Amino acid sequence: MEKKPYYLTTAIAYTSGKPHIGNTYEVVLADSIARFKRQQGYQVRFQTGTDEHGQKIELKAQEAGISPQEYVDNVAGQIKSIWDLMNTSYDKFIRTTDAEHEKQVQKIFKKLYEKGDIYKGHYEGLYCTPCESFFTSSQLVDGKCPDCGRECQPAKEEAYFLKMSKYADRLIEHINTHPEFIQPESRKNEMMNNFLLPGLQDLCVSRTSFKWGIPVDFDDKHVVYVWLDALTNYITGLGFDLDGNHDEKFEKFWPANLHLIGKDILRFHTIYWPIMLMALDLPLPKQIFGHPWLLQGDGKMSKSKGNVIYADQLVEMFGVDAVRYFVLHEMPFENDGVISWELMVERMNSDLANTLGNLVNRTISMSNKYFGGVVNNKQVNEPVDEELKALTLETPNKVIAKMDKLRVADAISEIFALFKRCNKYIDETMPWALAKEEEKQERLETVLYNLVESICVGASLLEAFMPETSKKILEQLNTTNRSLEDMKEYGKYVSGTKVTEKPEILFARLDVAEIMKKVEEIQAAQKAEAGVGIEKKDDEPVIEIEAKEEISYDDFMKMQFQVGKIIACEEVPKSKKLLCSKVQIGNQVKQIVSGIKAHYSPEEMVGKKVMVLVNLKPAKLAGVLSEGMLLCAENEKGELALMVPEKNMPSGAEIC
RNA sequence: GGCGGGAUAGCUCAGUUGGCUAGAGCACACGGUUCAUACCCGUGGUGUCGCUGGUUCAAAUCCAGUUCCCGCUACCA
Repeated sequence: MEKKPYYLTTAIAYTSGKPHIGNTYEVVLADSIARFKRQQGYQVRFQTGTDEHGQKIELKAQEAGISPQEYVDNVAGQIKSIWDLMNTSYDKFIRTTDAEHEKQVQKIFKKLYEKGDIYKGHYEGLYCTPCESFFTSSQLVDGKCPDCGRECQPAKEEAYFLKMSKYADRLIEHINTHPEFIQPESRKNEMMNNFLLPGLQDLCVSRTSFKWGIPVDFDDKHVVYVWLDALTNYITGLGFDLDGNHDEKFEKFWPANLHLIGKDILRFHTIYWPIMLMALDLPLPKQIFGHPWLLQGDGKMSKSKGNVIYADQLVEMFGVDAVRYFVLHEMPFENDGVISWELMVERMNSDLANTLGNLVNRTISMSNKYFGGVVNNKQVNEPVDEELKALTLETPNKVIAKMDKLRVADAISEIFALFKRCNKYIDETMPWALAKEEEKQERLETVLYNLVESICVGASLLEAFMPETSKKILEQLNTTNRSLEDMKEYGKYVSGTKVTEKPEILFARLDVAEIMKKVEEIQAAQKAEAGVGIEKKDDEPVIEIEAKEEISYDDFMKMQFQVGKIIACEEVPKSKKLLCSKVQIGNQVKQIVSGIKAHYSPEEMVGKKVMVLVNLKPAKLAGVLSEGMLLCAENEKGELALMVPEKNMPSGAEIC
């Protein structure tokens, strides 16, 4: 019988730098699902890969003095080796710089253009001079400004757009009739209320401001901009061909059963991607799961704080399966999970070393001690056995039920509940007491058999989550992975099998203090690498911000800064963050809106002399005209401080 | 500002359609046990179930109001 196909993907990782544990989590989660589906008898295709285009990479490569291709080759290699280190069983690692992918993206772009779903427009949108406002074409009323009804002028960068509105109704219908499409379900409302119901804006799908991308083949000023390039990997990786000469993999595996992604890119996967597929007349994926994030206990990871956690460091300290266990087990279904070194040590000692490792160890030791390692089922049963047997039979079904709902953390907990029950069973039956009584030998053999049998089931179920550990346990018990089908009956472990003589310690207990010492070393090394000098005497945190492109002196001279005196200030109604100030600059007064309400009250603003960018193009914020910008410094908490002249300066004084 | 979610033991969280003295895991304490990686098993909570009202025989659970937190979104010049 032909196996049922199951196609799942992770998001493709952006090749701007080495991925930390938060990024690594996703592929481990996907792997556990892929492995479990294989165990369930599906023909699984599991795809992951890298997203390698864009301006950021162009800049990073420039900084490093190498070509973008060299840069992404390097990072993609790092990412792949981490995925391999984590023992992830992907079938395909796609790169958006793969020739076949690029070719198909160009064909798709062209086809959608010819079809009229992609049109040429302008990135900044349409400008209404009297209103001093930009609009996208979808916001216009009869091609005119929605505010004043006058003609709008196209301005700024030329770009191609994908028409969204054309397919919006179909998508709304699809989401409403397929409640499982967006997971977790709470995200469905966000997508509906924020984007679909208010009306979609067209998506910009090309750029002319950088070169590192897939060229639009009929208009070589443009490169294809991120989402059309990135999302299509899910079909190009299957050998999709626009002209219909698909690889058989495409015929077999599309539509995907599951796109596993971070919650931050849900919008692109649940709105833009389905619409692209509709435009291509392809069926939609069955389910999209936006998983939550794995966060560090002491705040956001940053290199300068030295608290970035990388998978390879964790693996070195704890081993691959322990790391897999941490990330899978700590991650709840809807809320963000927290990971800290202390917590990992706790899990390692409590769950892995004590509950699981010690169980296997004590069971094998007793078999060797009492029966030379031979495990026989003498069928001397007692009522006390029933609970263990029942749980052993139930656990596979419980795990399947949890996995069907993608509740991976809960599935693992079910398996560990079985191991805990085994430990309790040892206490109930007291094998060491039985060993002392001559006539209880067969009962003792039965007890040990039951233990081995239940451990076998647990270990086999563990394969999807901790593949190496699963294999190690089964090898020590001198058996192989039990199929889910064979778990329906108790007692499949072959009676008379001899287990290993010397059980290997699966997980060694760790000392928190020792681990923390190592962690401090790692963090210090990281800080040093990030250039946080030892000569820095105070403990002021260092802030990392994204480096911008070098500008010329001319660029700088275009900006006009002056000292302004705030003569009046009030809150902007209907806005959360905005204050509207009247600023006197020399002999003129400008109205400036700033997002600083959280940090300054209108009263304390009045009278301040501040630094103003005067010649910024006016724009409307929350419906209020703003004719410049007050400059502020911002720390990592997002707290703001206005820039004020260090000595008293008259309003209007030029800043240069 | 709009939409949505949350507030339960020291920590992380379960609590289904309102119903038995409000639960689990971890941590902590004590007891038991010794096959095992000083492990395992058992016992232990004066928790105002965010706050205030209401509906009800009965509310952590439903309703209204309120405070705080979080997510998405608009605006963050």
